[in-house]
Amino acid sequence: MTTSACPGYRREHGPRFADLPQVPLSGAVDYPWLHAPAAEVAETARTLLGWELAAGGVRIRLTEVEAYAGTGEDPASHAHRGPTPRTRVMFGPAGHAYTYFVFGMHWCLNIVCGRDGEAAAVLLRAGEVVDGLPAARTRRGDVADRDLARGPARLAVALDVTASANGTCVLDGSGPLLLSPPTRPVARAEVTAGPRVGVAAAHDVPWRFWITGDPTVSAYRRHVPRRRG
DNA sequence: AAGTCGATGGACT
DNA sequence: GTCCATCGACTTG
Repeated sequence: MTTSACPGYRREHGPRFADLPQVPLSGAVDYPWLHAPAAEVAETARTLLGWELAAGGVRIRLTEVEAYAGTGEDPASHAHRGPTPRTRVMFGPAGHAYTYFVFGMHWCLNIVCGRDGEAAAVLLRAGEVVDGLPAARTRRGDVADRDLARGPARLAVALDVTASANGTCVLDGSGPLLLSPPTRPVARAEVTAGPRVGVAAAHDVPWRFWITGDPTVSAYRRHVPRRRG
């Protein structure tokens, strides 16, 4: 069959799918919910919690994500005003990485969602390193394990994700990233939703999701310890 | 422990 | 020229 994990997608400079090595896949590598309409991107984000992402010899379990909808629907989305050279891949098919440089020093990693032409995406905000701890430490320095991928820019560093990952597929192993189903699934009851970070508009819509109580989450900590240790 | 603020560069109007 | 989906060093208590 001609089915690719990344239908409709072709990199301008890179191997064609037909040229890629045949990877024996132990099961389907596309996930229909990634292609859900942009209007349902919040549910897609929630679903990604607990899923694992491997890159650069490190594998993380996603613990915190944020949903962004597309053109005209979400003022906080890079795609809000339509496609630009930077946001081009957001308008492509789901299952690809959208990386961008921010604040002059940080990279952030998103997974493109929605139907082709819709610019929905999920920002990966935090994860727990479940494999490749030494490699993660090499990149992140001598920090606590829970801090290795806590925060979107730290997550990108831990996985060695920068510009070169932009537009690559995260489903079929053709790029540096590979998404895989949860080793330990996350029940709905374990998930908390709240406002997105740094987003003033649409503050009423809780499009940030995290695993409740997980130490790797960069969640607001409204309740602080009452006493010093 | 929690708040403040500077660094630093590209996209977009 | 302005805006940023940030981080971490520094300050204060």
